[in-house]
Amino acid sequence: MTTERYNPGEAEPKWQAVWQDRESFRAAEDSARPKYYVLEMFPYPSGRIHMGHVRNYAMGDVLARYMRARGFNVLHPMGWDAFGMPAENAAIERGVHPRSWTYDNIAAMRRQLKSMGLSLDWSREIATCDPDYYRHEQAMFVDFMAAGLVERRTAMVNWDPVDRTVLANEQVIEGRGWRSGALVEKRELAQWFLKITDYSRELLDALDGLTGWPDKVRLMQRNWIGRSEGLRLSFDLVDAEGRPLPDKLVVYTTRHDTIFGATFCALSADHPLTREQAELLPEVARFRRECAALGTSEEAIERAEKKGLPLGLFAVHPFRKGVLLPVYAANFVLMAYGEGAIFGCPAHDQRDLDFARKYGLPVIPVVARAGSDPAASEIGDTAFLDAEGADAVMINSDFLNGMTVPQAKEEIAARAEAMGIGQRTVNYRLRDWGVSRQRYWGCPIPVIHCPACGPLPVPKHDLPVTLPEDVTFDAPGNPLDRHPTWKHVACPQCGGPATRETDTFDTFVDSSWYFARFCAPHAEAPVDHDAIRYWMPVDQYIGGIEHAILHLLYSRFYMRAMKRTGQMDIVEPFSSLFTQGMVIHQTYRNAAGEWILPADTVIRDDGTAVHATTGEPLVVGPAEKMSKSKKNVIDPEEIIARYGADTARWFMLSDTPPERDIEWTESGVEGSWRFVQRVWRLVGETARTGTPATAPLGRDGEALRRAAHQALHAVGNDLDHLRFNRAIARIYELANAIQAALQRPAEPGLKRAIRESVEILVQIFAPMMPHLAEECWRALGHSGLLAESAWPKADPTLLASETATIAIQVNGKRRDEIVLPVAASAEEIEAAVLRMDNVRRAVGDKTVRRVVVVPGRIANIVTD
RNA sequence: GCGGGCGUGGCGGAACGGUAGACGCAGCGGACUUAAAAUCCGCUUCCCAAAAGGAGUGUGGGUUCGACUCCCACCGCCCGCACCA
Repeated sequence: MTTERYNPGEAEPKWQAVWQDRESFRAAEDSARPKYYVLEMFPYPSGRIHMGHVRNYAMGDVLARYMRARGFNVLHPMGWDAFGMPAENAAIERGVHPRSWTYDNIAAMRRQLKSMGLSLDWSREIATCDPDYYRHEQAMFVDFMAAGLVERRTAMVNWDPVDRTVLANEQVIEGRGWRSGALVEKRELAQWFLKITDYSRELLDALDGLTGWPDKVRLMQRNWIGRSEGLRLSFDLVDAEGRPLPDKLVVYTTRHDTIFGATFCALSADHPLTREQAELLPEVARFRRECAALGTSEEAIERAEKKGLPLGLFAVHPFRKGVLLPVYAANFVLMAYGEGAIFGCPAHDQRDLDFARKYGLPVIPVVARAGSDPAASEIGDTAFLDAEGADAVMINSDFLNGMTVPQAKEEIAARAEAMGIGQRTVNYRLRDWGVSRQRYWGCPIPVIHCPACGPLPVPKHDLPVTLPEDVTFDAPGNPLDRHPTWKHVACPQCGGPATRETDTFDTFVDSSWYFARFCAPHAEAPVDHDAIRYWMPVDQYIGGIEHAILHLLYSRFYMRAMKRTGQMDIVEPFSSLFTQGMVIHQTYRNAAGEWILPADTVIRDDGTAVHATTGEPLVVGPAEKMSKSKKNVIDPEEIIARYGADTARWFMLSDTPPERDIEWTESGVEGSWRFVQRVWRLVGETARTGTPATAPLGRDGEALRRAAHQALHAVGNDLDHLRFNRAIARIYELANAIQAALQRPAEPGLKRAIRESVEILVQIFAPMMPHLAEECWRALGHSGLLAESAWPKADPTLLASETATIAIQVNGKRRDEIVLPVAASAEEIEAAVLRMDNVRRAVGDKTVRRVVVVPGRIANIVTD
């Protein structure tokens, strides 16, 4: 009696074709059924799928299939985040056009995704580089302009002088452009901004309602938005001779309690007053240039010493008569935060202290521990920062002396407001979103610059502004800018000669609304109201933690902007969010330090590694995120070709909780493969043995049925909470129980229970291994498709066991266990327990003081 | 510096305050086989030859009849943000 092995290479394409022919996963609005919108972050078409995609899409697909079986009307779409720099780099390096490179990649990846057997509605596929997509983006941008959500202003950016383009912060490596290697400059450039800061407060407050999001992500967004409560304080200014100046100096502070400790003021190098002084004083102009040359990278900032330059101005202390504070330009003051100016209180701020020590400025402690020796409040090299302590009190501060820090803040704020020199302010760290990129392969920003009329939106009837095809990449910079004809147009207002905006959108704009477009991807309008109303918000969004801030914050903003321009009523796009961990793998290097692919590596029994062909010894490194640079990648296509998609999916969901990093191991995949074959044998054996329609169940049959229904119940519970690894462990348990039952003499009642249990087994692993499940379902004699079947219902009477194993402790130490009916009362349990040998031995001649009984679980005997 | 998280067998990891180590991987022993692969059965936290027993969830304390779980302190690792005034 031999069973043929399960052959995924045959079965998987077969079932994929069946699902496709039957349009099993096509979604349509149906007000009679509850909807469920499950979405995984759409991929960038880099050319091939990687294991991270496999993990991400396997999780989403389990949910989609499970919820479909539960009776939900499921929307599960797929698309392509198709604009971006790699396409241009390919054009530069290989001479291919970004468009054909991108679409070739999409075709290859679509084929790979289809081989995974994902239950996607491919009729909704979108690519952001398709004019049918980005024309709506342009139309919405025009609406945003009309609604006051767009601003054009000059801003400091990272500028690569060789490639002549703006770089994102992530593209600046150790102060140099990642491609050109040129030192990156700070450059002031006119840019388009979306006014996300209009929504700072709302984006922050609404986080409280996002209870389906991980706390970690909510916290990251909260910190990113960075709300702080402080005081805007205005100083009078005098020149070196003490003559009053017309300008005021406005600073922002959250420590106005320390105003009596202020000994200087500092301005950003880009502060208007600094600029003004730079016109007059060459050393100020030089200082500004020095600051601009300094890198913007974190390391550069970390290393940078506090530097300042006196501007020859003095701020009049508002509460200390006759005290003048020297005003510096300083490299550590950021123009982008607050007012771009501070007052410095060296005693209670480390940066201010470093600065004061360097330039010999006085240090006046104004906060100290209550009752401490005044000498102890002297400041050395460390500022005293503990203002939260209840024992912190004000000193050296005139009318504030003796107050707590909060009291002092309140007093100063109130006085400053009364004097007309201060205003309590809420400040946010969040900055407006600069969306201009000097790139070809992006959505053209639909604006025309007219020398007479200024920048104007492209009239809607002229949309889309499409990218010209005939571009060259043989020179640095933006091909759109040097295209001979594309940018020359007539001004839509005066008809005179004008030029197009040659910048394109940041690709995060494209991904900020694609989930809304999926609801009606072929609609004439950007989004279809009825479809949005039915499908949105996304019920479960799944993707990497690396998007915790940018993409997820932009999308939240974008929905609000779309609401303001009448596109929709929904403001929160994702009601639940799940961030999955990375796929990691060991790394291998040879003696020369070159990285070696896992495919070229052989691991020997003792754990050491050698090169598969040369046999040279390799150094095994720790498991790290799979990356091309370290060559520790496994190609999903090869795995699917060898084991099938189900095995790959099963392995990706097993063992490791989905939010953690999962290590890809050959032996782990082999384990999943063995399980696939084991299930196939179980099903084959079950199908071959006849099953009596009715037969009395024996004790074993009862127990097996109970195990099956309990597994069914538990797996549903686990899938509801995305605990895929636990669901899989329970499926293994059930398979083990069935296999044990098959070993027993085949009594008719047991056969009946096995049959029922195997069917449940197949149904509960179907979301994870859909092809194998269909094949098993057919083998068991069913004609319908599991992909279109309802989730089985657990028999509630089987969920509770009849007997329970009760652990027995004496003074908290486990001594024995006893099996009793679940219904046994505490008194019965106590009586039974006290009679047991192990208990009597452990108790000895001590007196039993108390017996704690938790029926069905445990009994604890407490002696003296 | 600020904020957050995590420490459980050889490994990945289970465990409503109630039998710590489910399930998987690796390992060991056995069966089947001429043999290998595949498969099946059993064992597998540590100490003690076994049993009985003891120890055990980073360390030290606490709460509790009972703590991986709750509280306090410490140690270690990881992540996010970062001259944000």
